[in-house]
Amino acid sequence: MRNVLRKKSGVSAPEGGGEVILGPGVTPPVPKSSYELRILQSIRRIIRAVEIHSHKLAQEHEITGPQLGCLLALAKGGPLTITHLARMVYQSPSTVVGIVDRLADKGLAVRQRGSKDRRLVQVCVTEAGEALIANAPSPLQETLAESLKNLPELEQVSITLALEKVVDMMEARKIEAPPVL
Amino acid sequence: MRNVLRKKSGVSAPEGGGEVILGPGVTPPVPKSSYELRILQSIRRIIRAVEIHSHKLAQEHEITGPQLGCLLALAKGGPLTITHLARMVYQSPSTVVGIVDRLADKGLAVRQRGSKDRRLVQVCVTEAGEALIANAPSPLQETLAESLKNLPELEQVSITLALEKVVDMMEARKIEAPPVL
DNA sequence: CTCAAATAATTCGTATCCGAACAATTAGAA
DNA sequence: TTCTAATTGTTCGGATACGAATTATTTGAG
Repeated sequence: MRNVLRKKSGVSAPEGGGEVILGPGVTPPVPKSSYELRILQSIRRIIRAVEIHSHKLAQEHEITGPQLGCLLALAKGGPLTITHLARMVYQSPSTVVGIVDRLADKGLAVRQRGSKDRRLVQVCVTEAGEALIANAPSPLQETLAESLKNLPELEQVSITLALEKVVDMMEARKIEAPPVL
Repeated sequence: MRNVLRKKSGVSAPEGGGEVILGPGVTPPVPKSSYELRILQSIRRIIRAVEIHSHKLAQEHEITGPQLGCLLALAKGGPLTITHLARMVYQSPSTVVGIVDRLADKGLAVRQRGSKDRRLVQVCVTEAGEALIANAPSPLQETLAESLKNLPELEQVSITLALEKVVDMMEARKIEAPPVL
C-alpha cells in the first residue's frame, strides 16, 4: 500500500489551483555559471537516453546495453577476469558480477576458474555469444552513430575532445593541496 | 549460494589465445569511426563519475545526487506535480515517485493532494529541505565546476555546445520511413 | 446522466550501479 | 613452516531507473 499521503497532512493546500504561481521569496536562481547548468542538464539527458536505449535493446535483442558492452569487451579482449573486464567497461567489479551472471544464464558467456591461481575467474564468450554479436546492434544509439558520421570531421573531433575534457575534469582527483606551500 | 561456476562447464577454452578470429559473415572489425568508440567510452566514464559522486554525496550529506537534483528543481520551480518534476529532471515519473518517497521520509519535501483535481500531487520543499539546500554541495563534481571555471570561456562554450549536440543526436527521433511500401 | 476514454500517480518486475563486508586463495615475512 | 597480509570474486544493502500494468479520478460522448 505505502499509505500514500494521509500522514503529515497537516499541510493543507493553501489555495485551489493546480497552477502554481511562484512566491516572492524564491531565491533568484543564480544560474551558476550557466554553462555549468547546461552541462549538468546535458549529462542527465545523455544518461537518460542511454538507459532508454538499453531498454529498447532488451526488448528487441534479448540483451541490455551493459550486457552487450561486456560481451563486446570479452570478444575483443579475449577471456578476461572479472576485475579486468570491469576495468574495460568502466564499472565496479560488483556490478560486473551480476552482468556476467545474466550473460551466463543466457548462455552467451561462461566462467572458468583459473587452474593456476584458483582465485581468478576467466570469462569468455560462447559461440552463441559470438553469433549474437555478429548481428547485434550498436551499444549506442544508431541515430547518434549515423548523425555523427554525417558531421564534418572537424566537428567530430571537437565533440570527442570536449567529452574527453569533461571526463578528465570529472575524474580529476581532488588530492592536491597537501603542502600548500 | 548462486552455485558459482560448475554448470555449463562443457565449454572449454578452444585455444589459448585472447585474440578472437571473426567468422566469414561477421562484419570486419572496423573500429567504427574511432570517434564513435571514444565518445561511447567517454559517456560511460561520465556516467560512472556521476554515480560515484552520488555515493560520496550520500555519505557526506545524507542525500544522493538524484535526490538533490529533485530538491533543487522543486526549490526553483515551486511546488510541482510528479509528472512535471519528472520532466524537469529528465527522469521517468515512476523513478521520481521513489525519489520523492525518500525525500519525504527525510522530511525534506512533502506531498499534497490537489484540492481541485484530486489526481494531482503537489510536491514542495520543507524548511528542512531549504536549509539543506542552503549549504548543500553541487549536484555535480566540485572538481568539474572548478576546472570549468578556470577554463577560457571559449572552451566552456565549446564544451557546452558539444554536449548539447550529443544530446540532440541521441534524442533525435527515428520516426521517418512510415509507408515504405 | 452514464459509462468509456483520458489522465495522474503508484506499484511491480527487472536490471543496473556502487561501496562495504565476506570468503577463498595465494604470497610473503618471521 | 606458519601466520598475516594482499588479492579476487562474491554477496549484501540501498538507491536509481525504466516500461508495463493498476488504481483513482476526471472528462467527454452519447
